[in-house]
Amino acid sequence: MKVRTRIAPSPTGDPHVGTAYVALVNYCFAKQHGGEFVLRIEDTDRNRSTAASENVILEALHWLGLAWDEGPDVGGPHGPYRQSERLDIYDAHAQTLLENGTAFKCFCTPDRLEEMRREQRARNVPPAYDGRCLSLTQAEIAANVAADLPFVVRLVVPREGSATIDDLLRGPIVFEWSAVDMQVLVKSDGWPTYHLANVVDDHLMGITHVMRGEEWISSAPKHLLLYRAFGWEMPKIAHLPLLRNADRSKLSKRKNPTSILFYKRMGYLPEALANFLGLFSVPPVDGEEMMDLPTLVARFGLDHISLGGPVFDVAKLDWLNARYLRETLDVPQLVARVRAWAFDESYLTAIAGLAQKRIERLSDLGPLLSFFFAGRLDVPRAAYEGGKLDGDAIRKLFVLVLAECDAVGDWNATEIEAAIRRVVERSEMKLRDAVRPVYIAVSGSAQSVPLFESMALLGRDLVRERLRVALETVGGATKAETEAWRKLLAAPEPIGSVA
RNA sequence: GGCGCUAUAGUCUAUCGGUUAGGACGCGGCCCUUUCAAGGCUGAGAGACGGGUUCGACUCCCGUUAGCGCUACCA
Repeated sequence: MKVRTRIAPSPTGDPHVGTAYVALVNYCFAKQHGGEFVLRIEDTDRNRSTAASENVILEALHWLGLAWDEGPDVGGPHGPYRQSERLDIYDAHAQTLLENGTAFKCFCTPDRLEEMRREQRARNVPPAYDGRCLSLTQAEIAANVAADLPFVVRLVVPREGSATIDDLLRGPIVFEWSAVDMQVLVKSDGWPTYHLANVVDDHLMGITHVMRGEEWISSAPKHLLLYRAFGWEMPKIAHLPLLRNADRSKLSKRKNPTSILFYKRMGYLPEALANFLGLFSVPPVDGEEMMDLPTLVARFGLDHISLGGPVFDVAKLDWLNARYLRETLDVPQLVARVRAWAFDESYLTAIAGLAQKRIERLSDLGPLLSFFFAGRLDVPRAAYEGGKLDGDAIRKLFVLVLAECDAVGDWNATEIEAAIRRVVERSEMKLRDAVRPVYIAVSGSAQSVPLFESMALLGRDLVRERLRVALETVGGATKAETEAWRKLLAAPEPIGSVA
């Protein structure tokens, strides 16, 4: 049987380096076995999924040099490759489960579920669905449906016995069924949850090997149950370790830039990033750690994956990237890379436009615009002094602007300005006072070209990183402060300002 | 709290019962050099802890500890 693997990103945000890592593993495994690699979009979360995110994720993975044999952008015989376009398929499959008694309709309200969990927590038992609707009679179910009561479809989980997952990397993992929750498979709006869609698609798309993040281990028994319920063979499965921050927590954008786009914007070469990620699953031969994609594919081995979550060590990435820069490119090639990075016509046009009225000589351009060609800025703490805001106000400002940066939908000057104005209103600052520290954090100077346009051009990731560094520079924020300040943004609109 | 996963230097790793525990990043020193890099040489630095199994454990088993993950009508 031909090996088929997949990467199944959820288009709910920036393309994560963890996704790139998992994608690379799946790609290498498939290619090494002469198999096929599929990309599927898991957009069953209607609230968070966006087309913009999907585009950016595909683009980022392509930029890294990964190519898939089937996917939403390239088509293929098992499409559609976007779960939102396969709703009828999940519907039919949910129906099958309902009919063969491996799933049931649950009419419990969110309120009741919450109360149930609270009570379970109080009794110190693991929160899980108590199975109330499992004992509904056919008549009761029919009556509820006739009364148009909203319902979800849940998986029937055995009360006794245990499940064994054979993990390719970890060996058998045993779970007591009693500890497995009766997972929702179909939400009340009729959309499937990840669990249903994932299993149905992996089967229908002929996936032979599922290699996914470690965070899915505890869902595996539910998936096993689903394969059984459908009478399908379960693919071979492997859970990859999670990439970590320097403090060993799961890699998160609070502590590290996690977006592939950030690394692109910082000027890392895609082949260096791919190589770096590959080092977690491909052993160097004779100490040589520089390997291109075909080499990674050739030398890849599941048994080479260390299970301790590897820290994403930027210093090593820097070293590798430097080697690619100096060892794989001649000067004309370097120039071409630089052009593609930030010296293309449109970028230059945009920043020249911002600078034009502010220069007396062309030579003023360098100091004025250098921040457009930099990564982190290395602004000293003293630079933030001298404005109207005190240290605490500046920390609060940075926390809130950072939060709003994530909330901005379309990253353009208008939206960014609106976001910052929102912060200013909520924290009762003056825009003029608040904008100064942001200027310094983003451009390195309190006098510069227009801020919102600059932020738009620099891109969300770089801006976020500069703000993050700035926040650390001025003293950082505790978790409690962050939470308290963020509540300002979550609070309802002040009376009178409701649109 | 419950369940699960993991555990070699600061970091990434090699070792798959017998090695002076090897390499790389980072860090220190020296050389080269108009500076800085790059490059060469070199130094410090590791098997979490406690029990077993074995002639012999970093390696196998158990426990402890620690870290991480999951514990949603999110993925």
